[in-house]
Amino acid sequence: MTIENRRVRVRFAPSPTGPLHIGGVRTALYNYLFARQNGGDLIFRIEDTDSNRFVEGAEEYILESFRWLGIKFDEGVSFGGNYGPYRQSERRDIYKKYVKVLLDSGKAYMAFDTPEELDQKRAEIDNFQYDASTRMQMRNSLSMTAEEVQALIDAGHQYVVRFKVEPGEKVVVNDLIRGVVTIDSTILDDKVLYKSADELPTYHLANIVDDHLMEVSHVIRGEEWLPSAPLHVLLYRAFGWEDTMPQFAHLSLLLKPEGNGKLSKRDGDRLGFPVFPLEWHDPKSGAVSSGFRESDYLPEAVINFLALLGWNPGDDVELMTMEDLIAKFDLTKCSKAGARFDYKKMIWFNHEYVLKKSDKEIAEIFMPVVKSHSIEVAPELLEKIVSLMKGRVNFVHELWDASSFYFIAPESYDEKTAKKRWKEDSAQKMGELADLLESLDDFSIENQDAAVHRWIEEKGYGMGEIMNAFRLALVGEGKGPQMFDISGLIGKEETLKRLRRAIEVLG
RNA sequence: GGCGCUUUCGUCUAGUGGCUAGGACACAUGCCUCUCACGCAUGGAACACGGGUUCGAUUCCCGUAGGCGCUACCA
Repeated sequence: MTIENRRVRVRFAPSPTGPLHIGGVRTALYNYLFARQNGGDLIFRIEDTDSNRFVEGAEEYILESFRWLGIKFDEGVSFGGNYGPYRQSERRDIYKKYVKVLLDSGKAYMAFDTPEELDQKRAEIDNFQYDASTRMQMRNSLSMTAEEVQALIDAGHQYVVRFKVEPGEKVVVNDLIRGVVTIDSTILDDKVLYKSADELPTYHLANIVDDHLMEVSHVIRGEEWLPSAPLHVLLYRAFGWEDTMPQFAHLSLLLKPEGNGKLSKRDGDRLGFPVFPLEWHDPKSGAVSSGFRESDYLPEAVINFLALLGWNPGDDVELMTMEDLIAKFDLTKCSKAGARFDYKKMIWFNHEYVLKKSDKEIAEIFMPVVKSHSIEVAPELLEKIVSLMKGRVNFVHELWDASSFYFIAPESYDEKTAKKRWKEDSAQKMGELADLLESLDDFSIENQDAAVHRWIEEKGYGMGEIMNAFRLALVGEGKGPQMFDISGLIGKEETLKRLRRAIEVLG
């Protein structure tokens, strides 16, 4: 079976070491889009081969993040499948077997150097590297006799298994995004593949074995893996799996919005945006990191924004649903250079999705916010308010500040606005307006509008002076939608009450 | 330091051996208007630099500089 016609199978394989970084979310998204577009499978694998870095709750957090974002997996941890187990810590026996294959074929060897000995070597020799040029000076199964090695094992000494990299070889990685990348194997070190102490492999070995066994066809991952891709090619070759080796695609990284370096949690804290999908409570330190969900971002907006950060369909369309993205996604159109995290554009996307969603949907999200201010409101009324106000905000929670005057009468009047809009005769005119409105049996927006316009015309008043004073009385500030959209919704009784209080207070 | 990747408006990006180098965010101005927003319109704003190749390079090649990553018994 050639690589071109085999089933597309991709994976997202995080380490459960903490909250999912936004860059990881994008990597998962691209894998998802690619799998869907090609009718393939997306696998969720947990790479927990470093027991020291394991963090309680991280796995569930990651799963919950993808549920919120709408990224669905076909198999893997918590999803089932025929290639399990999908948690690497549960695959010890499998790795052991393949380590033995490498050992038996002379492609790998056992090394007994302790971490302290290695540190010492590094201190002694500048740029020390464990490779063909140094391995014979070290304590390993290549430099020692079989008897010496056996004696160490029998005495209970721990060891690691290192990959024996042959120097002087050109290793070629064919990357879907970057094209052909060639390196000289001489610069590679004899990577540790397995640790006897915890009977677990390192990333490199586990990754190759699992991708092979799980029949992964494409490895779409971050650029930080590009330097070790040649090592991975060598490993596939050592196992004799080169003919079914996955295609590689290394994604550019997400950078800070300003300054140098890759995006970090600190940037988010400093500039006021989250870098994690969900709020994260660190079990050890108790520190809380904000999440997109809790910060009121709509998942559709996060997905849309992220999809376009490092990829572009080549047309001018920016607002795309997941279905659109699946249809248009193209790995080869991913940009090669890192992308700065443009959080202002992400806010714009959120604004667009607030606009795009129906008033009913937004009202449902807004309702708990209203309730948290001890306000009871009929869903139908809230929907009307949302329809009048949602275009003015970027986030649903901002709707409260923008529209709280619908629920709560002003207690004070903005000084600047009062000075500008409340003239000496305003009290008298507002009195007339109140009387006029009181006389209306039909308090509909249309009827108020007609009656008030007629009155203004008859009296020769200015439209602005009346409406602005009216607004000050009802809202307490110089903002908000059309006046009758306010008075009509709060009703006749409340309108008159606010009008008369303003007359009393402002004089 | 070594190795690798990378470089179009402030930002995300489109694009081509010959174009007024396109779009979006942000910014500015104007319009709309009973206010504030939304919206709409308009505007300023880019091919890192130096060599080649070529009739012609932003585009192809080489170099320089900048940026990013890796360089663990972490992933």
